Amino acid sequence: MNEIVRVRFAPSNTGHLHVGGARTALFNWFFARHHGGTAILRVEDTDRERSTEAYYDAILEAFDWLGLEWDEGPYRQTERMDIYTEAAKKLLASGDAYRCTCTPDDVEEMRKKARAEGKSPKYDGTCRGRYDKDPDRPFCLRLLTPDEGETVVADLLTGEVSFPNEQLDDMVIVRTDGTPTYNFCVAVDDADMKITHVIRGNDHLSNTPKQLLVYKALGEPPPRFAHISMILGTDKKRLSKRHGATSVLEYRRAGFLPEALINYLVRLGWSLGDQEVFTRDEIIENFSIENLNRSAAVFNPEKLLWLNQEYIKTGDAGRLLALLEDRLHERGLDTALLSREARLALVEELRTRAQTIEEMADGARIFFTPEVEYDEKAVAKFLKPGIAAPLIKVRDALAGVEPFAAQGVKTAFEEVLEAEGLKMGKLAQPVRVAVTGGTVSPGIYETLCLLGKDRSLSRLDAALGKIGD
RNA sequence: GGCCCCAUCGUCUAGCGGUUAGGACACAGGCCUCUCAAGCCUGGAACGCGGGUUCAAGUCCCGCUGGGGUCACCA
Repeated sequence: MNEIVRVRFAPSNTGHLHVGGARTALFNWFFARHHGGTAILRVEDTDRERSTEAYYDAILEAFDWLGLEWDEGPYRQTERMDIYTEAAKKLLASGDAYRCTCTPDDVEEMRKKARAEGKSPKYDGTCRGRYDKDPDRPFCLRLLTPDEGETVVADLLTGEVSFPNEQLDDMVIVRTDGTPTYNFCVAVDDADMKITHVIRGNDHLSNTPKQLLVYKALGEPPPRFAHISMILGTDKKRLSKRHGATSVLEYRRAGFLPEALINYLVRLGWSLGDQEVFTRDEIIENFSIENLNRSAAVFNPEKLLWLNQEYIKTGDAGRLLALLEDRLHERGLDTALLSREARLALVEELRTRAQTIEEMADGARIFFTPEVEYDEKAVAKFLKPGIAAPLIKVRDALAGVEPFAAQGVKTAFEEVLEAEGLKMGKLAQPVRVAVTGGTVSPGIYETLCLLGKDRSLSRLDAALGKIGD
């Protein structure tokens, strides 16, 4: 590619950054990085009713978390009104746009009528050529659109798609209140920003001919387009809230790692042979529009979970610990109860047992509580009177272990097992319930060592007390 | 409904005229084992249908069916 690639991602701040939007942003960003081009963020905030500053901030925060840096922007359309006004004036002067004094109600009537006659509902062109007939009446600006012929979109993914102009309206480009409309702003902005490739969702394909007409009227060369497939829910319906978490920030909250989300989203619709796990650099190196799939993809939370654990299993322990500690602190737990060395060791134990950082926090909990909280069902099943004697022996053997490390703990267990003629399975589980309160934890030696001698012994004593009851 | 897009295991996908149709998630069974995981092994599971083109079609063409998108003075 000879030209310098310039792409943009253009969300509207009427909601959180959706995973579908994030995926589109990712494709744009990786495309730019692959070609050494420029990635631009442009927020389309012209909907005064629904846009909010809170969503604007949340979108930036989501990108910040994902680690996507934009080379230009964020631009905001509300700060670029002069540019649209200028472009509109130009089109009015050239005759490509005209004043329309029909009211929305009038237009609604036309559409109804056309529909009744079995024709496609559209504005009937009443005000075409009526320049300034009624200067006092409020007006909007419409784009003069050919009635015949066709407008073809040369799409990098889909190929040439042609739309009969007869299907197209003389669309409003400036509202009666003077504000420019979406399809107009997009084309003006993309032209003004010298965008070379527009990579966006398939739902915009039918907007493209309208925008192409604006380019033509403006006398600007259009960019190239690539309309990517959309993300669907399990029921094959467009992914929405009722399918579960849809915003990027929700995934952060749920304990996902940004690189896992990125990997999953990029792999959804893009592939490189049989490879499933990619580093950011590998994606940058290999990304291409040609390898994008044209069909819609169903969002599969389970595969995302699997990928997240893949990253948890191989991630830097210090980083994972920091993430884990934030969550433990949120739960009001004191992480200083364990040395940093022990906390790091805990991460090693938990990384193969958790699919999210949140799950890791669940597993870590018992190591940071001052007292054991017993699961009564587990107690009833494993802490029966008959186990009291072996448990006391374990307690006493453990009391003599110094240093309190895996090897010594193991030896202590083996002695008790031998003396009592017990199998490991008969002893480990009661001990586990005694010191953790439940039936699930890392290996029993590791669990005891992590807990430390003092808490292990006191918890064993507490459990023995329960058997006594 | 008009216009437009799409179509390989349940899901994500590889395949770019000749393959025992491959991988991944999930699922099932097994191994390992102090619980839960992780790991390892094994298994079931797909070319939507009908016509063409061709010596040969999952791959190319047409139709059907199915799914999705879009038809605003929202973005």
